[in-house]
Amino acid sequence: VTIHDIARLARVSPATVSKVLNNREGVGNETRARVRAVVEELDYRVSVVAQNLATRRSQAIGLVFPLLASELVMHPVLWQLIGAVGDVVSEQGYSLTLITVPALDRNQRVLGEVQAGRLDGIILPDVRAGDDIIERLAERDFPAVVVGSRDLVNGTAWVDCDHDQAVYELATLLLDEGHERVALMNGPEELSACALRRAGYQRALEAAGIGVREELLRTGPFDAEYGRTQLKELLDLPEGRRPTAIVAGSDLIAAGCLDAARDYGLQVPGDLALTGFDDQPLAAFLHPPLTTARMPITDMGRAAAEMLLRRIAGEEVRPASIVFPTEVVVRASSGSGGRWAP
Amino acid sequence: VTIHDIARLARVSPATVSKVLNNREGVGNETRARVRAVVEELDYRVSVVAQNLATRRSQAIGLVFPLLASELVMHPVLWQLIGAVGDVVSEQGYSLTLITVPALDRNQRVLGEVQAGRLDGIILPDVRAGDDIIERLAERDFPAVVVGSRDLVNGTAWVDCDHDQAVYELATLLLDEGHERVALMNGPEELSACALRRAGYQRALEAAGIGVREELLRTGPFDAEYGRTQLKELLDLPEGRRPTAIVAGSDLIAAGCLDAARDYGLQVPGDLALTGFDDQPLAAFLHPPLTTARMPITDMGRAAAEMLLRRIAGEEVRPASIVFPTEVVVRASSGSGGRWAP
DNA sequence: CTGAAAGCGCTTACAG
DNA sequence: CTGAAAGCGCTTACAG
Repeated sequence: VTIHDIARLARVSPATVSKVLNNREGVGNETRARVRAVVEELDYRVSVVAQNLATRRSQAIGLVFPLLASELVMHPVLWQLIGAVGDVVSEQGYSLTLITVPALDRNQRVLGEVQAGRLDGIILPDVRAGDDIIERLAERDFPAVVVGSRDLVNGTAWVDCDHDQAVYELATLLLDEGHERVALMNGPEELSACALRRAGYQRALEAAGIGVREELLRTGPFDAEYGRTQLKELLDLPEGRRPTAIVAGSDLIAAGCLDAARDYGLQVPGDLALTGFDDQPLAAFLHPPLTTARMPITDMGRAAAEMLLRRIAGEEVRPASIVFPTEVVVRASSGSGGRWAP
Repeated sequence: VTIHDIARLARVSPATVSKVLNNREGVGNETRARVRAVVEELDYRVSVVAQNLATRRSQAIGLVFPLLASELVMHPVLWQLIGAVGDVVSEQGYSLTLITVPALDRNQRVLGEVQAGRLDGIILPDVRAGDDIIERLAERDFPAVVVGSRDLVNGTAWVDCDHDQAVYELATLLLDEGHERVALMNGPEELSACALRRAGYQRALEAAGIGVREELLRTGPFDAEYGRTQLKELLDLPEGRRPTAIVAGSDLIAAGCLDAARDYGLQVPGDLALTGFDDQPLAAFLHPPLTTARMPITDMGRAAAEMLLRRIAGEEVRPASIVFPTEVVVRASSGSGGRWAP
């Protein structure tokens, strides 16, 4: 059942049916009602595919995910992003196309989908420093919004959360407990999130009048094994240089530290204080419960989607970037609050 | 740049270009090479949108997610499913459309997308007993594959994992340790997964010659709070009826139990043995590390996608259902293995 | 082996 | 206010 069937039954032209379906001006009330009735009766639905060809739109927005396991671990909250973006997008009649692709093939794949006309816009999480996908899309004037990265060369819109401030607060929590040797087990620093976290760490130390010591600054993947091995290395430092507190870049890294600390017979937070990042569902149930930071992924996803849709509609996107606050959740592992008996 | 531009530059007709692009027979080698060269030179990409209209396909398959938080919790491994499905689907040139929608609006939304011609097939996780979406799609002869549910009325294909056997093994682990009062804190039993788990539990008790006691059979949401409150109720039972071991329906439920057990001053696994389900990333780092079951989500997702694509291609799908094994991961919380000192 | 023509189901100036 | 016509960029019998 096509628009022609509706037209015939309602005794109007297809053009008129089209106007009614798209709520355009210039159709008599009586005609409009007649068309509506027929549409209703036949349970007619416009063919999005045909509509897309005629309007040169795809009514789809893309969300790109890296498929490398190591990168996925950094997104324990991925479904929240999907949910938030999907919500906004579907309210506006767009569909959400998920592009899951190994990091190395990503750019080629994305550009292919764009050229094939399959997408009207794209949301890109996990863009790393030196990645040229943003430029490539900008050349084509293709609407894009980046999530979780900033400082991109040109005017591409982005949303992020306040990694810098979150780590500043986490580190300060530890410093306020009297720790003087606080280590940072950062994630990969080519992620802008991790560069920001490092800056927050440095700012906290400076505010406390403590110099940054390179040997306490580690960087690596977001997994538990990294936490375990790095903590062992740190604990093997001579007495006066050994850290008494750790700011970990993820809850998984923190879990690895917790594990290694137990092997060394250290009490957390008594002998070693610790914070994580992400607030995974089980973080509150670690032993001790983990002080960590929670990113406002839902807000970020909604904002990104809204900015993108506005850009697609040809509106100017102001502001072109948003930084959301990140919430620090204080539990027992930092020794800075929360009653807890082992 | 369209197929007409290519045709003009290669001095052939658009029909011939189309044949070359689609690797069809009946084009001379020299002509084929000439067309290919022009395509290459202009970096031409076929418009999927136009192609879709002409072929009456959308080249997209849908994956539906419930958005209710309570249902999402049951999918700590959702991104794995996305990844697996996305992989298979994109290898075949399909795109993956994600439909995120509150459970109550799901069926209407799905049928709308189908009628709009936006999808060639659909993968449905989380179909509950009494849900009529399967019938509605079958009426339209629309390709669909269900993930994680079975016993559906008609011949719709499905993939699932062996919930029954997994819980049988978990319960047996506890029974073999000498526990006689083993409780099941099951998830919502309108999920076929949970009905199966209950069956596995009963089978284990029967094999051990122990009768099922209703008061030790609990059902509720997959969250920690449920685990906490249910464990308290169970521990308040009179001495001789109180369980000494718990099979929990998720790692989160188990985490809640762990928490409540601590409040009661009980040692796990000494005073109370415990198992979870899902093997969330942090499950190995709970205190004690959690014995749990790991679903082969990647295998399930790949299989579902492959079955769906075969069905779309008009092939018969044999077998029409697959049950994958579920792996039990033995750690300290069940008291049945793994060295661990608190 | 090659191409002209019709068609997929819409939308959009444009004329009346 | 309404409709005829052209067009979106492909594919597919069909004729030569």
